[in-house]
Amino acid sequence: MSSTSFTDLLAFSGVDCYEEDKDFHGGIYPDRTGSGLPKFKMAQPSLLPISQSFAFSDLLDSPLLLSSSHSLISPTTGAFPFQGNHSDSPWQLQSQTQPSNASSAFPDTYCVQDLHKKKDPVPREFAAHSLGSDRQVKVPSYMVSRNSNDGYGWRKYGQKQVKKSENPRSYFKCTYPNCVSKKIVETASDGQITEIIYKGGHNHPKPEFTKRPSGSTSSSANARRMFNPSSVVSETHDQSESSSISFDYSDLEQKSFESEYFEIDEEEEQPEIKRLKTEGG
DNA sequence: AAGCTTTGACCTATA
DNA sequence: TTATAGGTCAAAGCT
Repeated sequence: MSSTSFTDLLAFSGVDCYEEDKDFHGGIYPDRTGSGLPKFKMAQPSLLPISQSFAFSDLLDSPLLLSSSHSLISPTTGAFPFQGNHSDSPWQLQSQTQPSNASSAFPDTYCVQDLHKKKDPVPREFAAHSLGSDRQVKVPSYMVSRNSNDGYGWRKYGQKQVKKSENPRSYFKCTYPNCVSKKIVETASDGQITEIIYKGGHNHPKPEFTKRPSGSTSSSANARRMFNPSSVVSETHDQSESSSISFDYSDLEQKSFESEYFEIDEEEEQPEIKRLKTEGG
């Protein structure tokens, strides 16, 4: 099975679209920088090409998904407003904080759970932890690349067995110079990724083919290829993996995603999709 | 040789 | 103030 997955996009998109030092222009983002209460950045999603006919799969592929989902999600219903048939979707968005004031107009935590799964993919401890702690978007792990390869270079700098989870956490830093982006990957004993938490945004474009990982097709382009909804279908039947991806928006960065998102190599896209469907099946 | 993972120790935040 | 847990550092070893 390919190491690339739809989730490459998520990982990629969630943190790749914002620039650390820029004020947001796309929504209200909580930013925890020392104070007990989340600090929010005010912004306007002017650059986000949200379509009314936004398909969920599009969303998944889009850098908008996570970075701008704050703007798209109803803080009261937790629904994807762009997805009218979300009730038929295997997805459910959960807002885990209630907007009590202007500074919390958006929930601290977003949770997208895979309703196809009978068991709760997200440990309750984690959900509790997430609440008011990190702004996270959790998506089923079948959206997570098997090797967590989201197109960026990551270097593991630590591993820890945490109490709140029976699975060890691995800590990764982006290898790009001066990039402070980090991610925490929780892996089950059988090697399945049960949770990914992204912290901080990349202050650089995703590396483009300069180092194609051997034995893996993962790359930003590959990630973008996953865009095809058909890939979602094939992927959504994979329940061998579990759980979630979480994004910490405290440090997201706004990037010109057009340069990333609109340069899909169509020549490669189709074969890749075929391959993914084959491998996925 | 460079870059990566591993792993115990250390640091910091929180209750 | 102290104990605990989570996160990070950095040396050693590996590829």
